[in-house]
Amino acid sequence: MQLEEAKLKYIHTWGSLATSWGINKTMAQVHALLLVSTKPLSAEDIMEILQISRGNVNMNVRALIDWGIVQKEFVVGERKEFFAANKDMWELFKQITKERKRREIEPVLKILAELQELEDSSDEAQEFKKVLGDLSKVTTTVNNILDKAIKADEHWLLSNFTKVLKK
Amino acid sequence: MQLEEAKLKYIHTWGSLATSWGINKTMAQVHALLLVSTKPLSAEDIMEILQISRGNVNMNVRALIDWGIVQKEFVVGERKEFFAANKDMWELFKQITKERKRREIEPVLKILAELQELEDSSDEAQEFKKVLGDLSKVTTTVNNILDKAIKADEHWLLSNFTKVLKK
DNA sequence: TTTTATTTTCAATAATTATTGAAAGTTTAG
DNA sequence: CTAAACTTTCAATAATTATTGAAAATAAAA
Repeated sequence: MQLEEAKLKYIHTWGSLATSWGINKTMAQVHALLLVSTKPLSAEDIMEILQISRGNVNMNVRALIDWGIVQKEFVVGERKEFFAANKDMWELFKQITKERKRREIEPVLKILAELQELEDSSDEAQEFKKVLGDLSKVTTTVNNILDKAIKADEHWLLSNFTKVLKK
Repeated sequence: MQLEEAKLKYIHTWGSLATSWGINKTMAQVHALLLVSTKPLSAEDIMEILQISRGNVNMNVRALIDWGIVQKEFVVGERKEFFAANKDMWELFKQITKERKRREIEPVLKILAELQELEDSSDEAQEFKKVLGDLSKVTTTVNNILDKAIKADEHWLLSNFTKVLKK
């Protein structure tokens, strides 16, 4: 397999994984492209390589910047904007985790807590509250683990964490 | 808020969270419904409560069974099938994690490993391999954590794990 | 300022994914 | 066996989501 072919296969793989995790395919592909690119790319470069429209590139690059995983880069002598992805995979993981936690998990925990306040002492209500409580417990636990992971440094995850898990 | 209202709000909330994690909204709603239901429900019950078609109920219930998070229940004196969700949230978490790992994470790790075998010693190829290697490292680590979580029992997660994380 | 390069927006359209519902298939009861 | 009860399938359709492309906005250069 040639390098370019490998890069394309990687971009494609990443795009389809993303799709099954609720992330826009193109967004993931743009990110993957920036990740394997040795130098920053312009909107036009991305359009050409991924064969997508200018508007689409713009929307997805904005979204990636909004997620904090892609940055604008300044290229001397060039007027247009260039983009580059942070190549530190651990930072990437932390950033994505942080954003999803904030956007998706935390709002759900809030609603679960609200629902728990139900004033109803019937057996059925008790059972419902039990389910809600258990759900909150698992969700909170996962949320806490993610929190710790975000605050931890790479070393912690890769050694300490693994060690603990092995005991 | 009344109990029924609370249940519906919960079902709805769960459905929209599911959507942003790449799970079919209806599938999540059917699951949530079975979770808060005190007794097993038939296809018709589900159709009526969620206002969806028979075919849709069938497809989504099958998918839930396939994921291992819903079971058929036998009700005496009834000919039709009834369904119930496992109310153990920890089991649910484990099951979902296990399935997603198997269906999504593991195939990606396999492809990343394949791509690593690229025979090309150019600087660009080296850089690409570095990105792939880092990506594999993070993905494998996450995969390992999930593995441990699946194999662990509830007590381990809720106490021991939390304790470790707090140190 | 005017021109030119570049980015952004967004209505129209395309592509994808979910849902319906009726027909075909299956199982159980009589 | 036949009929009735129930489940499954799947082509047609609806709903949702992504993409285009050209016009408007913005920014830089002349």
